[in-house]
Amino acid sequence: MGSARITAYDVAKAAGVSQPTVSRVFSRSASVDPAKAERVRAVARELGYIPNLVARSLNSGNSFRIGIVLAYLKNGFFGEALQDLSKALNKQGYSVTVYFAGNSSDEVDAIVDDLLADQVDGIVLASISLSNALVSRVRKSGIPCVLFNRGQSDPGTSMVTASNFEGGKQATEFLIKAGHKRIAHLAGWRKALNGVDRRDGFLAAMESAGLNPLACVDCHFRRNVAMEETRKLFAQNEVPDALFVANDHMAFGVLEVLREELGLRVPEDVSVIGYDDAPMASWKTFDLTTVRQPLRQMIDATANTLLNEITNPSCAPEKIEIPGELIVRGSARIPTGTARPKAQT
Amino acid sequence: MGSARITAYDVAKAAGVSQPTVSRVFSRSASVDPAKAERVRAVARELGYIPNLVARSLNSGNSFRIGIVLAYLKNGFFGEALQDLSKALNKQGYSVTVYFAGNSSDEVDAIVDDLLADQVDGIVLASISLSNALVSRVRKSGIPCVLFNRGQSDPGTSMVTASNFEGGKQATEFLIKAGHKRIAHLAGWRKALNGVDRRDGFLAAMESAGLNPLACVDCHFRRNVAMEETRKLFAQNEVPDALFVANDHMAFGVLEVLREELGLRVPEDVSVIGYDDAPMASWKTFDLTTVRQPLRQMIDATANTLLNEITNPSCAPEKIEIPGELIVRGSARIPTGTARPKAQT
DNA sequence: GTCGCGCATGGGGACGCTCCCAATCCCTGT
DNA sequence: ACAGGGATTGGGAGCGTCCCCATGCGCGAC
Repeated sequence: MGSARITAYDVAKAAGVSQPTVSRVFSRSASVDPAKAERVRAVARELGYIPNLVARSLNSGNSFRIGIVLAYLKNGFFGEALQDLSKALNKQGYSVTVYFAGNSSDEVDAIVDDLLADQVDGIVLASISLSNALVSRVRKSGIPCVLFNRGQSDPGTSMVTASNFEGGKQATEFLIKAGHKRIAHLAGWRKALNGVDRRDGFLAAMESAGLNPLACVDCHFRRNVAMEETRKLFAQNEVPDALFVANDHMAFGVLEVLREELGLRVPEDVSVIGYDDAPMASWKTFDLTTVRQPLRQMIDATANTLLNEITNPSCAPEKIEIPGELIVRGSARIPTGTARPKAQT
Repeated sequence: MGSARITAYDVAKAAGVSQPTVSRVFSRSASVDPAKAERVRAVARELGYIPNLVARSLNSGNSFRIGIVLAYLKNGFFGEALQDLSKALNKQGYSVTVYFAGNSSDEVDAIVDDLLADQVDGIVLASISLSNALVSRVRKSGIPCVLFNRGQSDPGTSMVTASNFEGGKQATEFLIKAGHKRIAHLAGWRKALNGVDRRDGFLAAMESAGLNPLACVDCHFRRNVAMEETRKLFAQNEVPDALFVANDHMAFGVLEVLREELGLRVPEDVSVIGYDDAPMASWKTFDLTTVRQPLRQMIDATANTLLNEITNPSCAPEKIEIPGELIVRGSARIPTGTARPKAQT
């Protein structure tokens, strides 16, 4: 019942005005006599009229929809990011459609086709593991696009990341200041710029302290791989006394191996520092010292950059780095002289 | 550059056919001479033509978009659900747009307006905490809608849930069989049917075993509330020896309080059972015995039900319950005679 | 050989809206 | 009182696609 949608024409008829006038009332594109506008609005409310965004899109060329391409949502970090991004963009009148990309090149092509068919006004590429092929195909499409938390050395595309190099350096310096000498890094993924930057920050800090990394292994940002590498590290002659792990998700697994399997105490036997400040990091179970990714600011920067590119297509791509912050909790030994801040949530 | 999108008309001109013929080739709506169709496809590929879904929507009245309304994505369970649902619907040619609802009634109205404006073909209401006002407003809109994992006693709306009553009963019986007598339930939310059903399953199992619940408190599905209630329970004279917690997210918090704050051993001092089988439940850190929500099947049922309602608007609403399964791990004492299965992941 | 049936095709008209433009109206200044 | 100008309004033409319908063509059957 009532399946017949009310159109602007119906409202116009009922309000005794022309259809374009109704359109003007709802799109504020031009001036309308205030009294008449109010009458139109009243009639529209009564009839339950809501402008049809599809028709508006077709006509105006703007769909007011943003596509966000993800690979996984299990990480938690991306779930939160999606939620915040959606809210930020909704506030500007855009809705967010999700696209999940696998890694096969067929899928990549299909996703770009979907994005084009859906006429999205802008694209956020949000998962680290998205293939580079996707980035270049998206770019070729000419649709404004921002890489979120997913660096790539493509100079033509805007991107927003945390200051990963600085963050890695900061975490490592914290470990060094606490007196650790045998420090290892469980790295992210050598093909993802944010993993690489964190690693480089680690290496730089080690070098300027005159220390040799005990190890520095690629873990693909995968929990299971990080756990396995941890086992290997502690099966060797010289075992680490501190680990810098490239994200929290892996760090949780590392903590599990250290405590449950190897019976080590954290931080007495081994210090652990993660990266992200995922919600779980503050749980007492983990109490993980970590580098916070300032999600809210990254989201805001992403939304602003994207909207800016949409509004102003000729503007140059931006590379934005948002500085992080070391959140000191209980999983890493605290350098003497550093006041441990009160519990940070 | 190249910002001028290719249209069916361009393809038609280049291929020497009429525009409707191009349309027919891409919508397979009617027969086209195979040779000609192939030529059209070749030209289209060369020109980079992709049918404009917006125009198709306007014309056909179907947007081929589904709206999914969520409250939170931090839980993890919903993130996974969103991902699976999106993939399932994409396979049928639908894309998924997300809408985040707060609880204020203004927001609810705004979301329904957005859904209507966007002309979504169907709606999935996916978060437990969505207000009932939203459900009834969506229903009034006449757009096909399925409640996912979020029961409500609205007979007019389809819903897909786990067999929450059975699950609650099963978990409780497991505790009883293990010899527990002082069993408490940290319940979900009294306004959400799946929380209520789990609770009722708990109560039914207790009653038929002739036991009185030590406690049964509403925790709103919130981790912090569950933690606080746990502290209160163990501050009393008679303390529980087993807890059935209405979801895993809360159970993780409960475990934390028991181990870290109260210094209790699990399951030696207290058994804990959760609900959901969230990915983290299998981590050795938690090793949580829990009732699995068969996500994949629930998603499939949701997608099928929704698509069925879209295709066939007059069909009766369906209430689908997917049976769960108790996943036995280490957080609850195991009844003698029950072989503990090998580690389940 | 002619008639007829059926598939393939193009023309024209929506879908609901926005934009451009011309027409109208009222108000002000002289 | 009249001309001029600004604000307001309606008409009409699309936006890119799919659907209805009429036409045309080929082939089989009588």
